[in-house]
Amino acid sequence: MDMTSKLTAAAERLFDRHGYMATGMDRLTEAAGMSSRTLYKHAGSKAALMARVLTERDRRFMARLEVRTVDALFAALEDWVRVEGCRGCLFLRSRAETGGDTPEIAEAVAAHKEAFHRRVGEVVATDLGREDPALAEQVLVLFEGATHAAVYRGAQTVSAARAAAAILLERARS
Amino acid sequence: MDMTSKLTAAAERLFDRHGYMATGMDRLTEAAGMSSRTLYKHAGSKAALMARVLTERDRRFMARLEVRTVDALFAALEDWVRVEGCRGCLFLRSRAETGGDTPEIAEAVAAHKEAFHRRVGEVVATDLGREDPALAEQVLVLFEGATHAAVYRGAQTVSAARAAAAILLERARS
DNA sequence: TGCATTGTAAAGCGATCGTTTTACATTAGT
DNA sequence: ACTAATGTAAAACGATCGCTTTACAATGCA
Repeated sequence: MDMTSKLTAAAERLFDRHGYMATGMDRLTEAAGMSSRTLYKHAGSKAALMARVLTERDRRFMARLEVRTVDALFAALEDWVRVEGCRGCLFLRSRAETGGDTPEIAEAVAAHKEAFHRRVGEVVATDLGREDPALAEQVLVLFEGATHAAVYRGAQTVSAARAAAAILLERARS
Repeated sequence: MDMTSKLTAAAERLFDRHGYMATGMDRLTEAAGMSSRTLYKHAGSKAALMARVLTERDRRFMARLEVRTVDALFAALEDWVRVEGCRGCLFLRSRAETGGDTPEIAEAVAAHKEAFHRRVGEVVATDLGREDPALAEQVLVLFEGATHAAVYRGAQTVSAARAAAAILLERARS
């Protein structure tokens, strides 16, 4: 494993578990197992590192959402929270922590959320056989709600969202 | 307006807009219009100040949720985002920023989310005429989802959640 | 053999962090 | 008029922030 990947992985873990602002560069160097000089050669800056973490995470997350049905969308979320835990959406948290004032971070978040919104629309259209933006918005809300409610209610929120989405879809079909 | 209220109001505004960690005590003193000595006399510490902000916000928020129907629940959320804007849930954000490692903050968040969960259950029971924990969980997910999706999709997510909740409730009734 | 390349360890940069202190002004109640 | 309370302005506390620098070791390719 090359140093850049090791650094990105360590950074994602720390930023996700303790927050972006609360994670100092010294803890990053220790966790990544490299000197601060090497770290800055690969990271550029703290904000750039966070942006790379988000871009990487977007790739991993969106890869799991390559599905054809709404039900599979929530099944993918169930897998995700089983693997990654329930700490809410790192993208929204990063932007909130920086107040949207760090361009590299704000752009990575905006790109991810736009891709996510588009993907939900596609899956709904494929599953339903036609476009339905209003239903897609509801599915997106359920997805986001399951993600964030899971922080304090646990993974059961994903099952709840999954069941709710099935009802909404059934109704849209008839 | 006494100094404690002025301080709490200024703190809520800054913490909400720029984040807890990103807001320094100097910006707080400036915004609250008082010396740092007076600030610390009323705040105790930064974490205690955040905890008081959250307790205050819980009071204001929960007061709006004293309703009898699920539809009114989402109407209240519509009012809330119109007044307070769409920056996600300050409670979850505070806990995420501190990694849950600040007891005063973690406790304020847990108390709020427990009260919120209980309230949703009560409203669903009142509206439906019977307890329905599974439906209540779905309504909670829709509420939380509307709150967080609104950050990047705008207030329309609340209307979407409201419509979805109406469908789920109608189905539970028949 | 020689010379980039890539890494480490550690000191140090100026700035800012949350918090406390010192010294002094204003006001209200006995 | 005396006192206690409550405020201000500003300096200073040690710690930590993100980031850079200096000095040096190991490696791989010519």
